[in-house]
Amino acid sequence: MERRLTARGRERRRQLLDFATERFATRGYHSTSVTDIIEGIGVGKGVFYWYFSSKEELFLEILREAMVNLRKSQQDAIANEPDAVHRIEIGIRSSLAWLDTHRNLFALLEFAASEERFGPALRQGQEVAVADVARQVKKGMAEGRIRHGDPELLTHAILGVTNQLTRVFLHERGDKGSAIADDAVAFCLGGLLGQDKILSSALPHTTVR
Amino acid sequence: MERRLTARGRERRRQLLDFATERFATRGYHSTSVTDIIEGIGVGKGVFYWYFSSKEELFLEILREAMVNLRKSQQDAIANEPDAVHRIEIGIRSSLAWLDTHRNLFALLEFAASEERFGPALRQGQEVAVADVARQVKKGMAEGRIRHGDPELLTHAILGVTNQLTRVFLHERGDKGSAIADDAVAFCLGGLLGQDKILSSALPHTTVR
DNA sequence: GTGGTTCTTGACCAGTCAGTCAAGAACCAC
DNA sequence: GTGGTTCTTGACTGACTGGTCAAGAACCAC
Repeated sequence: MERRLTARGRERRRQLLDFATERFATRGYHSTSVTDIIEGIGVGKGVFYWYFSSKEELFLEILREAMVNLRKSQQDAIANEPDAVHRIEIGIRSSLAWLDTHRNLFALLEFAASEERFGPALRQGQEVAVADVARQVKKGMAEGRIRHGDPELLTHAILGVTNQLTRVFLHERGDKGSAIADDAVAFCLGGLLGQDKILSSALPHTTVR
Repeated sequence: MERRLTARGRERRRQLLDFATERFATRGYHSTSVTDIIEGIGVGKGVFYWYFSSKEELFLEILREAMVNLRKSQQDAIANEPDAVHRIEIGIRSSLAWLDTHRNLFALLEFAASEERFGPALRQGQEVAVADVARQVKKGMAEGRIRHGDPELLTHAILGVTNQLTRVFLHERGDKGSAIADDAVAFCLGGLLGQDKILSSALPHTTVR
């Protein structure tokens, strides 16, 4: 949906984006109808379809914006840090900080992950960030600071930790983001740096029943 | 919804459960209508509402069954293992094995987590399992094997790793579960056992921009 | 076979939804 | 003011939804 918008038009579009974000996050995508949105703002239905060709397109726009935003905040945070391991740590911290101040958007990212039709857009957005972290992990390995392993897998492990802690402690329990950052970092760095022989020496004969 | 069911009735109920599980997992809860389900099986609509009072109840039933199933598989796996750390490892491995062979159900658990109305049922089911792992973590700390920290948070960190790796490598990429188990365990045990002073000595002056 | 229970049918209902469109208002450049 | 563009209105459409229900078939115990 491309249109030439005046200043007024851009304002209206933003209003739709913001209101819809809040509603999608608190009541869910499926439970929020287009009518809910336009009535919440107090405009006619034509307004909605003037700016967006469909409800799905609106959601994708919110999603895109959120991911660009998060990524930018990560990039800014690590910009001047040369050390690979330190970059990873700062990346974790900045992600948690962002997720803390954008809980609405976290809810939408979570939803998008569970919906077949939004999966591709989500994956596409995360791809770059994942590759970025994976590169740092690889560098850390080359320097002998991070134990050997699949960099991409380790990256996803980190992502899993931050996501889960965000969901449970920030989203469900409403904790402050700063309260879990140290623990998240400690766990992830422990997982990355590791201890050789955790498996083989300390815990022999490991099998799944 | 309680009914006295004959053998035939129990079979029909199972058929509905199984078919709906498959459809919910592949096409999503919202995109699967009751009509889809009964037409897929080839019965009238009354059949559905004979066995379940609503679509939501059917889903909750699937959810409950899945969680009981997963939990049972974990319990069986760790039953004869006394060592706390080893129990955690086996727990991770058995979870991954279960998620590997029940990918349908993983998708449903993911969906349920993102839907306000199914959140409570999900949390209720996970609560016991989380408390269980947390107890092992605590024990490991008391024994001086696991570094000090919030046991529940560490438990969720583990959960986050297994979930994310399952989603990305099993669900999206279709890898074999056994291929990631070692890495998942290594990361989690590294995160639990940790290295003292990771933060304070190796990486001083850490701040978020 | 009789009577009661379990199970099945499918038309039907009331409501909701995303999306359309003809009409016109507001704004703006000239 | 004129003409063109941007923006807004809200009634309307057609599709689809979860759920109901009266009727009857199938099954079973006696």
